[in-house]
Amino acid sequence: MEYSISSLAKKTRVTVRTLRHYDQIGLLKPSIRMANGRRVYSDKEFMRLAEIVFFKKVGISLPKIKGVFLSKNSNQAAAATLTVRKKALLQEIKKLKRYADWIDTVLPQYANCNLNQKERLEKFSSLQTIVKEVEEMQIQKFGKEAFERTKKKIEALSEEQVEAYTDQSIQIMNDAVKAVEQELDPSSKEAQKIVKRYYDLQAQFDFMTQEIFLKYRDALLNQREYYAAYHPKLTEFLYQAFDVFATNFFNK
Amino acid sequence: MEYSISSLAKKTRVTVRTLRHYDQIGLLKPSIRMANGRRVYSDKEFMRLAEIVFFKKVGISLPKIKGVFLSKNSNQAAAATLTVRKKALLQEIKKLKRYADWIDTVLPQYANCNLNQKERLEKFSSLQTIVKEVEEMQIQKFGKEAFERTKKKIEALSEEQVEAYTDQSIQIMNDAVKAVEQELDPSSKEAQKIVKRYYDLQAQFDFMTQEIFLKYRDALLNQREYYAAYHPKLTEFLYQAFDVFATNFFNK
DNA sequence: TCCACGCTGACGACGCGTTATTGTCA
DNA sequence: CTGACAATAACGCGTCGTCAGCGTGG
Repeated sequence: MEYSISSLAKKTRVTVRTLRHYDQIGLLKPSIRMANGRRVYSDKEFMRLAEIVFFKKVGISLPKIKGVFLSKNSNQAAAATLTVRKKALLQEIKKLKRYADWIDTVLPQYANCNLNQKERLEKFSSLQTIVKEVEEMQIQKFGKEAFERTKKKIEALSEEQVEAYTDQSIQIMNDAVKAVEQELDPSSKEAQKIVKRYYDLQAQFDFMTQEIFLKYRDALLNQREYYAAYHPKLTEFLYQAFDVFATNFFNK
Repeated sequence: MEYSISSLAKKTRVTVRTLRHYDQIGLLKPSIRMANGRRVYSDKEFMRLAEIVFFKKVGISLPKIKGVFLSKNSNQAAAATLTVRKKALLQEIKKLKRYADWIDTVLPQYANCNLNQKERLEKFSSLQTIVKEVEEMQIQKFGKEAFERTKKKIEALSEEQVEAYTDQSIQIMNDAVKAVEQELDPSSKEAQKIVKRYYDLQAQFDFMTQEIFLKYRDALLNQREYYAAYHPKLTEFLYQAFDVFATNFFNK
């Protein structure tokens, strides 16, 4: 069987332009070039193209596909490439799921929070002030050097680590919202466990003392409107839960 | 708080290059440009940038992000954009899952099938011959016109429809493999149901008669090596199952 | 003469990474 | 003076879509 460029294109549901591109990059050359320059493809190319289309569809790049076909044992190379790609796909799926969750969590802040630009900025600025204060407290307590070292460590975190951090923050937030909805007591074991998770997360990267933690507690009030977007009583709940935690955890 | 381009970059974990890019495309302008051309950012830009980074991370394009910030009620616009994006994400997740499944299904053909290039090509060519024969039979039975019409219909299928078709083929294949592994009888209800699904799938796009279906049955033998990659008895199983189906379904 | 199909070559889109070169501040 | 950081400017990547302009077979 012989195919013109357009008949092959139709059969495989790619565009003519694509076939010319594949010819250019040496991924799929026509079996014959007529004197007038026209490309003629045979069944062999059809078969190859079908494979190319599949590989591409599952997300393997053209250079890699080319590599597979050029390798000595192309069957084996194909199997290896597909296996690797499948693992990457599963990773990607996880990532996308996380992103979908993140969107869910962030949405109320846009949909239900009635702050305008200026108010947001003010909230943010005063939050920044608190952060500064915390940093100064840390420098006082632990020394400039130690502080700088941890700061550099934070900067050196990989993207995955930052994602993991973000993800945990969001999970904690979701669980806190659930807790309020269930009308749990802020001093209950479950509520305190949630705060503990938050504490652990922060303490990974941050010097933490009772004083500093109380600053974190105070910062909650500053963010009142944002938390209200999830539940009207969330701010109070968190404030009290943080308070109880500060007393129990640091004094034992 | 004021930031140089690099200090802002560090804080938000983007590159300096990126910030300059955002300035260029008007997505995030520094609050001040010094006389010597240096960019100075304030907390306002920091806040905005944090949002940009989040939006970008979940897959919203820079032009769209810009649009959100430019719109009158940007909170509402943000919520809407995020909602749309979340739906798209869920779609994408489904797609990636399908692709992972496809890879699983196709892998044995590369890993366990010992055909070399030439043999593959021969198999393929003879399969093409069978396809041609089927087409001729269809033209004879139903007329050239009807045949051409359905062919055009197939060409006009959308990408999603083609994906759905591929997906169903693969599901059927997987179920057939499972059936053989469970040593089901080819004439059993379960096995016949699988063949029926295959029949229905094909009959959606194809004229089907007993004769034609028997051609499909014969084609199985041609593909023996590929099926063997899944299970040594798969070819026989399918052949007999198709045979039983052809007798029962078309004669009633 | 016209139409369908083919050819080549070049620009655009996206989101930056990556030089190369030069200027400025500590 | 050096070294760190700033600036502008331009090319590259991957995968084609989309012209523009022209040839050729029927």
